[in-house]
Amino acid sequence: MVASSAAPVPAGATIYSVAEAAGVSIATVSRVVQGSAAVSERTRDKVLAAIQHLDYTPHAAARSLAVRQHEALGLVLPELDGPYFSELLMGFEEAAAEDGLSVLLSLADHDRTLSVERFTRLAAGVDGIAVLGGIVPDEALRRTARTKPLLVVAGAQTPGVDRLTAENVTSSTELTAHLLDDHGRSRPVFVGDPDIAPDVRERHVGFVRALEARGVEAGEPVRVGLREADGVVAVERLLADGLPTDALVCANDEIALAVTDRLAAAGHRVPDDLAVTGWDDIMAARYVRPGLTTVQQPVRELGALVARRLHARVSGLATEPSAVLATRVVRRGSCGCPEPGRDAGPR
Amino acid sequence: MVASSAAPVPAGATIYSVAEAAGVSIATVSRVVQGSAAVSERTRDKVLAAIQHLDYTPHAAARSLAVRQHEALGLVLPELDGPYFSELLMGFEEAAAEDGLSVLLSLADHDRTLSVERFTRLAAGVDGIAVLGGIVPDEALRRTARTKPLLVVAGAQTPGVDRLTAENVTSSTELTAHLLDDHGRSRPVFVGDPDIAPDVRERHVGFVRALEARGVEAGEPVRVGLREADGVVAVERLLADGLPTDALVCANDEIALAVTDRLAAAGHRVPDDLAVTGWDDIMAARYVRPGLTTVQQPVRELGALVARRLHARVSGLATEPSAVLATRVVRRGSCGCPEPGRDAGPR
DNA sequence: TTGTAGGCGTTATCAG
DNA sequence: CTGATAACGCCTACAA
Repeated sequence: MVASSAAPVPAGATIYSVAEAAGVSIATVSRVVQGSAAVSERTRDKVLAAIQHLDYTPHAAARSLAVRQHEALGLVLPELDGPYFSELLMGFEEAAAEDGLSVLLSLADHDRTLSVERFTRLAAGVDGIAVLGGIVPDEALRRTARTKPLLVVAGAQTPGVDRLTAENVTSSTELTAHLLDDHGRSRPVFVGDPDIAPDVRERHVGFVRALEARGVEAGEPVRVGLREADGVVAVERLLADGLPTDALVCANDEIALAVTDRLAAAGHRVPDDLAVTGWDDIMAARYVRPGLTTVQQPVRELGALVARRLHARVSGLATEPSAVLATRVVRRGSCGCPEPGRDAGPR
Repeated sequence: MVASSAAPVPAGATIYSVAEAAGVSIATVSRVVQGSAAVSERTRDKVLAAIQHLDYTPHAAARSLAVRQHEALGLVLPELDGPYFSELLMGFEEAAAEDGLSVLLSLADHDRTLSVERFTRLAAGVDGIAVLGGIVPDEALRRTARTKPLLVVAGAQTPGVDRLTAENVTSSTELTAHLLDDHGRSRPVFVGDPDIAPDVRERHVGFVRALEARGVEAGEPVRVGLREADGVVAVERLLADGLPTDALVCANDEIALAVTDRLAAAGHRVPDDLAVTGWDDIMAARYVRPGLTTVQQPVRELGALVARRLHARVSGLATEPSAVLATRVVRRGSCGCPEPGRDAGPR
């Protein structure tokens, strides 16, 4: 076999070839394609036939150039590990599609970084762009924000840059308070690096706030990344310190899950010996025993909102410079709350 | 507050404004931007300064039009639920970025369908396009495959359309045989709808093949979708039938997980009463107890390979019309194999 | 209702 | 080494 593929791509029909085939001017072809001005039924049919026959599709770039619009939105995300970013992307893509806009996606490297060059290139091909917080330098953000609609998602408040995010501080305080007040924990430790991402920072702030309000001293957070492996690392470190805690507030579910597992391997039970909480409410959080207490965010809605706001701005409409979506603490077994049996089931 | 955002976007510098500011012709500006022909150091500096000052970035569409290349690849995927598609996307995006190509993404609806219009629009703005199997009608695929590089991923073999996929049939046979031969199961049932997606169909084929080779009759599969909720539905149906089975081979991990949970709720233990297997090896598969026996695919590599092949084709190189990547059966507790303790840990 | 022609921002050829 | 000047494919007044 191996009829290796490399078909001498047929040159692709243009508005000219269609016009010629239909015996009309390119203006007329354009009209029927756009459905803009009135065209006599007869000519319309001729044109349509030609289009069909030649399998004509307007060249996107040429159109963009002419209408002075890319008709596309850009989105910059970190690696798509958890379901969080996927959800965000889905919400974004769906909303964009509804508005007839394409989505140009750029993913950051492992170190949650996108080069300014790549960012600039991306921005050069879209009408508006959304960037997850902490991936692109503020400087670059501000610069392109001056030339086209730009939104930071789940990022830090930055002067001159609009922002959309889910609530973090308050929910984190609530979660921590729950551990302290309802489950009698007294030495909670935050697992995650506040400097790694704006939202982690906010979660840490909320955590500290809850402790301070109760006169409890907040120790240093265990500074680790956001992936499973980091959860293991965190536990090793904690173990080395003699595990000086009775509750672990983790920056996300991946870490929390790995932490729980590693803890179990070391003979420590959750929630009896230690309470553990996560963030994001990923699928595994519901299937694991005990269920993982975590915080659920309206991620998909956030993504959709971002796209719609961008679209509005592109259309010249004014929008609020920022918005914060509400989240919800989901109490399951890992914090010490009673499990509602095995009916975790799908949401 | 509420300094509502709607900055009167500055017109954006063009090659003309830069040329004027630098006191040179646009040709020269283009040269320094492209780094193509030789330019005297002095003029280069002048131009660079102007570019810097005006914050100039070439207009992507204009460039595309001129170079007759979109410098972008398109990707069509279903909804991004599990980690499978995210991984695929990451591999694809990373490889594309390495080749300096943008990624245009289109996601199908809930019913795993993308309108031909949207598909065509997407295709109109890229140099090459990859489509997950079963989302776009073959007819449409063949049509655009005639005009530009097109690859079907994890789809069915279709004449005239190149294809890249992970192996399904053989792994499924191996998995099923394992249940039969090593764990003495005798009435396995397939959970999933072979008609829903090409790869599900192949997994079913492999399943049936294993049974037939042993003279066991393969009953009707439990035809359900690929999401968690579908797993629950499947169990309800099975229960209604008196649960006439001792092993459930599920089309993917989401289903398998939900199935296990629902089974437990009904008082049936896995793997003692029933063995359960999945497909994909998602994260939750490792954290659940018993661990989920499943099949791991080199998804990320698949995504990368797709992008690279597309790039090759765009560059006029010939490539094999198809390729099948190897997969691996991962035996954990849910099939009856002994669990290796609690060291599931990150991969 | 239909055609002509100018413009969108770059690239690239061809003279100087 | 640099500058005119055609494309590139499409849209859209403006005319007819």
